[in-house]
Formats: sequence, structure tokens, C-alpha cells
Amino acid sequence: MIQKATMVIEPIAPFDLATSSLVFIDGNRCVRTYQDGYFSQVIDIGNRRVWAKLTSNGCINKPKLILELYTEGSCFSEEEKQQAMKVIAHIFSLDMPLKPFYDNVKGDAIMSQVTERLCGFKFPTTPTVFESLIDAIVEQQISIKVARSIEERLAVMFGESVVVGGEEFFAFPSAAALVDAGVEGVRRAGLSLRKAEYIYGVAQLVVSGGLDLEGLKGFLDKSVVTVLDGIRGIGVWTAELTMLRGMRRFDVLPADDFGLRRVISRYYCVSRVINALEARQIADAWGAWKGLAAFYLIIAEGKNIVLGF
DNA sequence: AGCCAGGCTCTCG
DNA sequence: CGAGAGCATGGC
Repeated sequence: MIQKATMVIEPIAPFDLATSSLVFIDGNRCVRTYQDGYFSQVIDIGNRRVWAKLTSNGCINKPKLILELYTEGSCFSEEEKQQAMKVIAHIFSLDMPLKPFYDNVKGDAIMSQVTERLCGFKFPTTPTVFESLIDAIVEQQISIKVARSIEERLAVMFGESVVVGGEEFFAFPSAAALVDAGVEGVRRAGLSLRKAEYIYGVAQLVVSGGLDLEGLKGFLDKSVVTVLDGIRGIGVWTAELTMLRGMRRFDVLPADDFGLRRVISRYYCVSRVINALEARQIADAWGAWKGLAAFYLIIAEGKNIVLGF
């Protein structure tokens, strides 16, 4: 018997689900995707997981979202519904106003145009720090498309599943599941032996209690980098991407990122190759939003937005 | 076909 | 120490 619950969420304006979900387009439907106007993935609501489907029923300046939850089992409690809304609000930072960011970049001719064109874009984050950290390791060096297919494979192979109407959906794997998989198991998702070792190592650290990733949220940026950088397989880039996407620290710029430097240079330096230091200097103008701002450029590039002056 | 992608570690010199 | 090879897969 399929259980269904429907809720309405009213995010702080502006918010645009379509732009914010661009990165999920063409994702594996069994894991996480944005298609036909809805975002979907398995989310954890406490004692169980459910399949969540999110659609927009408003406009950018008066956003309204419809969240549907599906599972087979007992019907949803009020508490579970609240938790589900909380997770969705976390993923899309629905409680974070963009206006201060937009106001802050008004003096930047390029960024002000980009934010105007992409008004309501929020860089999606992950429900847990662990998910971001593992994703960031997967994403080291390889293209985003390759990384995503490996991430989807990890979920299908090792994630808990929810069955809805005969269809199986997969959550991001827990640390314990990755430890159970072993280095060889993790490698079979398409990773190099090296990366499989890194991921297994992190999972083992988490399971053993030697690494409290959620606890790092209380640390200063520098301390988080120091802790994570000390773990095998994790460098500054991986630590910074984890802070940005996993801890919603939108002021962090992963300046070592090749693609990010390329897009900054495309919009700010006539495509001249720049190093991490130059990238950080340019990004300083975006203030406490530099990481988020950088992703505005990436989305702008993806949408092939050409700026006029 | 072969090179490159949102890095990092390990090994040489 | 600094430079350079090696890594897995998919897209071009």
C-alpha cells in the first residue's frame, strides 16, 4: 500500500527551482534527478527513508513548492512531514535570503548582470557532510559527468532503497555500508583503486568515531581544512568543496578548481589562464558569497549567457 | 584514437 | 623538496 503525503513550502524569495536543479538534469531517476519539472530523490526522515518529489507552483519572486512524499508502510506522522520539509529546505537553502548577496555585488558589473539573469538560483547542498565529502573525492580530477555516474552507481550498489509502486529508489550510502562494501566493492563502482581506498578510509574513520563530520560544522574554516586535509586522499580543494556544498559555507571558494578558474577567467580575464591566487583576488569582491557567486558563473556559462555592456 | 576532465599521493632525481 | 607519472571512466 503506497502512502502519500503532500505539503506546501514557501521559500524566501527569490527562488527558482528550475535553475537551482540544473545540475540534476538527466540524473538517474532511481537516485536523484530533475526532469519534467520536478526534482526527486530519497530523503531520510528520521527512522526511515522516503521518496520525495518536488515541483514548483509559484514564480521566482513568489515561490511556492509542492513536496510529495511516497513510501510503502505506515502513513506519515506529522513529525516525519516536518522533517522532510526540513531536509528539502536544507538541500536548496530555502531559508537563506539571496538579496544581501545581490545587493553586495551591485558594484560588480559582471556579477550583477549574472545574478540578475539567474535570479533565484541556489547552489544545491547535501543533507549530510559525509555525502559531500565522498562526492568531492569521487569528483577529484575527473569530469562532472563521469563523477555523477560513479556517484549514482555507489547509491544503487550500496544505498538503502525505498520501493514505491514496484520501482526502487536509492539513498546515498551510509559510511557503514561503504565499510561493508570494502575497498574492492567501492572500486567496482568505477573508481580507481586509490580513490576507493580514500573513500573506504573516510567511511572507516567515520564508523570508528575517529571523524565527526557533522561536528566540524562548529569549526572555523581554517580548522576544517586542517582536519580534513590531514586525512589521506583529501586536499584543500576537496575540503573546500565539502565546506561549500556539505556545510553551506557559501563564502568558501575552492580556488584550486580547474573549471572554476576557467569560468572566472572567461568572464573576468578574457579567458587568460589564471592561478588560484588570482581567482581568490577576483572573488574577494563577492564578499561573503564568493563560493556561491562562482557557481553563478558556472551556471551562466552552462546556459551560454553572454553579458552586454 | 587519444587527450582531457571540478586532485591527490607516491616516487624519483 | 620539486617535478612528474599514474589513476578510472566517459565525452569530444
